[in-house]
Amino acid sequence: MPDAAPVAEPTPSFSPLYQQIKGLLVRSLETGEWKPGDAIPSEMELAARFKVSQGTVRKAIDELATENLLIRRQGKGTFVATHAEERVQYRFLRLRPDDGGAGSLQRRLLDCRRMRAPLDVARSLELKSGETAVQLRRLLLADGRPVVLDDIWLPGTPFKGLSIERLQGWRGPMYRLFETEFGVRMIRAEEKIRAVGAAEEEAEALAVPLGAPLLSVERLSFTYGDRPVELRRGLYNTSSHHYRNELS
Amino acid sequence: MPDAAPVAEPTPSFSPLYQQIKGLLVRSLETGEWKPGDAIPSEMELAARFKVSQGTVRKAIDELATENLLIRRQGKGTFVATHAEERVQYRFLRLRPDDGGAGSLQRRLLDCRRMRAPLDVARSLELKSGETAVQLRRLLLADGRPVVLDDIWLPGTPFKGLSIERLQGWRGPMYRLFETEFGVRMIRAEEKIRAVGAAEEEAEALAVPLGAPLLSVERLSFTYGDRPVELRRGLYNTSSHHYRNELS
DNA sequence: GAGTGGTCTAGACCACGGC
DNA sequence: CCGTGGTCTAGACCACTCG
Repeated sequence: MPDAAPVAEPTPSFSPLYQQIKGLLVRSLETGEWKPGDAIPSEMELAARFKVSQGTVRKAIDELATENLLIRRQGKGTFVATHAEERVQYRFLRLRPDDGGAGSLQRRLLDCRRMRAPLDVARSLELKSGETAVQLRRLLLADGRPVVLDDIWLPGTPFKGLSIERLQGWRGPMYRLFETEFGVRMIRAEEKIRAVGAAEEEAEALAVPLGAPLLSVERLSFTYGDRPVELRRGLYNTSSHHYRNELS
Repeated sequence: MPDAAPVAEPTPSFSPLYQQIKGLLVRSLETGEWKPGDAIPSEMELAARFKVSQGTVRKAIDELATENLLIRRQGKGTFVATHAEERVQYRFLRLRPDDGGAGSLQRRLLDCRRMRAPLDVARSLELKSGETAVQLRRLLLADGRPVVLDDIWLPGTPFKGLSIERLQGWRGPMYRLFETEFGVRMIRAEEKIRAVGAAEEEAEALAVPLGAPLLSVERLSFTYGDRPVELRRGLYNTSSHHYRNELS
């Protein structure tokens, strides 16, 4: 089985079969052969299709499952991961109430506009200068009190039909909307966190005093192929919530 | 092969062989049969010892490797993970300079004392009321400027001989000292992050104005068996650094 | 009972590191 | 050269889900 992947890696000069299979599977995910929520073919079928043993397919799927691209369900099959059925909504949101409660959040959309991407946004999203972007502004509230102020930037091209009406009519995670309506699936993200003092506008929106300490969370989200597709700048009021992280 | 592990789990009623092997390996790590930095026996040897196939041992080791308890090195063997040879020191510290530089940090130990554990500390470290704890206070500096103020709490019993002299004479990661001198190995940790305003003492130590926004990072670290063994309260000045996190 | 993923085995061969 | 971990295979059997 010669290298099926067209990419010419610089150093490795050797690619395990299961890595090549993994690449083929990712390609099928990218092209939408299997959509979020779908079951992919069984291990046996894939083994036959790729002319390898079931164990090799298994190892490829194993890695994609630990990367959260696929979900295994014993007795049922292997499924394309989705932001739909998340446990408590907001898969990437690490904010938790200080009392361990579930703490569901309400959303309030403040703004949605299209414009030429500012320079820093264009750089983060790898847009050419002059390309348009969509800016969303929204509030998350816990028990009616504002907790998160989000400033969300999306590349204009894939998110062509995004409008305030479309967003307001939507129930469920925003990332689920992106999947189903725009074919953009968020895979992973990087966050840069700092402490800042609330500026005037922010203080008003979050109902805190001017200069109150807030958590600034800048999130850059990526889709298949490590392409950045969302820049999100959040301000979190951490007086009764905290950002939770696990290290290992 | 009947269940070798004496534990009677509540629900599962079925434990894969490789999980039992994994348990035995962890036990050997706990008891110190293999110490941090050591090579453990080869897969073949372990397979013979446990009377299972090499593939079963392999799967057990695989999981321990992804949990960062073991480190595989092709051609050499499998080693017990250690905080010694960390890439840039500070394996658990997520703080990064805003310019991508390496940014090594200097340490300055401010205080080291033994006392009865305060109530909240005792609760976090699961100490009985009245038990003693060790408190460390230290500063981390980048380019001579203070960036992190840490307040570290350790249970008194395992850390009997810990003194300011012992700490000051130590080169290398603090967690490495804990491993070699006190037999306490940090496996994983949980952090709670918030934004706070600098109090008087803190502002002075970090050379920031009173009330300046700081990142408050409360870290609880665990050793084998999920036993908490360190509570660390850090204040980070994020004016030229940020806390970096990866989501997936 | 049929089909799925999950476990376990045994054996062959490959890539890497060090003697 | 040998020993280590890494890959790949083929086949058996187990556990879970669903009709």
